[in-house]
Amino acid sequence: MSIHPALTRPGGRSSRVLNAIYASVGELVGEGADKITFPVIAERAGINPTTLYRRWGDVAELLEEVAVAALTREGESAPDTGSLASDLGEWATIIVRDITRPERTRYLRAMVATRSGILTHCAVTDARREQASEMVRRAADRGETTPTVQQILDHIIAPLYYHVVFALQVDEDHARRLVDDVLTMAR
Amino acid sequence: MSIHPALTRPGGRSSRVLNAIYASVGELVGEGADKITFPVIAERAGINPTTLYRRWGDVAELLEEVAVAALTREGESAPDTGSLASDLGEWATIIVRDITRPERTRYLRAMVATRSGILTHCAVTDARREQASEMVRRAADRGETTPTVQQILDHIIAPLYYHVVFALQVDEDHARRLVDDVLTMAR
DNA sequence: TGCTTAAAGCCCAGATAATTGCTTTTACAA
DNA sequence: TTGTAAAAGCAATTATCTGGGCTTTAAGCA
Repeated sequence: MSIHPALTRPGGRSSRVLNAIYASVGELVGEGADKITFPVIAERAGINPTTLYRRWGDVAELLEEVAVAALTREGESAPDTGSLASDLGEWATIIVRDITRPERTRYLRAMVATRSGILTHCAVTDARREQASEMVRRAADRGETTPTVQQILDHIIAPLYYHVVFALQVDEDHARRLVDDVLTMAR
Repeated sequence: MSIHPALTRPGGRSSRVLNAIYASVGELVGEGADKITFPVIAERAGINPTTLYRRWGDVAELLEEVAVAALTREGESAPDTGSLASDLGEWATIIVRDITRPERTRYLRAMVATRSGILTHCAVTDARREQASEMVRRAADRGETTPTVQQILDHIIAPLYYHVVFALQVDEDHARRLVDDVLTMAR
């Protein structure tokens, strides 16, 4: 399966090249390279820089494309432990572990830096909103009193991402405290 | 008054040049220029690029310095209206108005993008923490039940900044809702 | 007033990035 | 098969960045 957008001619070489490009960018971002330019990417991917200049006008565009691919993998479903409290606790922990990984942090920041990244941001945050709704729906079905989805996003997701992006302290204890705070609101 | 860091020889030319540089960067960031390089900055500031290469090794460093100067102006004190509820409401409104201004948003994003920006981030967030403590202290003196400073930061500041940085919807209604949520926690 | 010296300017060369016209490859379909 | 056109490669050119050596300016001080 290919992660990248539809091509008019998706098979063979184009696909191979595109995968090499994505991988190359991924590596560079992962290792925190400070000079991410088309020539550098091209060399590592073993392809010609011209290809990059033609397909994407600007490094930022490519970067964003790769970031969105990396940050919006499918298949992440919300925990289902039987109570909203522990669902949220587990969920928050997973998220903390995910976004504090250095390359994730870099992707997040790179994404923020690109000015055109509105679509990207939506893609990323929508996934979280889905998961939150899922958990809230299940809790409501069980008859639990729940906070709103918006409250969960505002008071768990936002602080976590905020801390990561602004290089502040985040850990699982903090995540748990956020969950407690949100649950307080539901009562 | 100069906003920039101490120089061994603060008067006259150096100062003039530095102000020109800061102004130049400010303009470029403000108008959303996509190519912010030393030569570009230098030309607009009417100075020599060499100066920039010598004083700052990297555009990111200069950008960060300007961002921190722009984002941490002194003299912003917390509202004092007589109750924590309205203090927070007013405070949140002020912050929303501030950070949704296009050039502010760009500064925030630029700051995030620089990898070395940890000091910057602290400077910015510390100011908010100060203000929050101030309001909480006054409320406590009046005998009000208050949320913790950390809760205020996590549940008002973080969501607001998060929304701005990730290009999500923010408005004063939203800010008010966040304040309500935080006050709920105090009870 | 002149001296001293940090800081800015100037010139310039080497390196790297961005562009462009043309050629070659090759996936897809008739 | 074979035709065809999209996509990648190549090579040559241009633009731009980067930074060093040296000169000039001017702030602060004796």
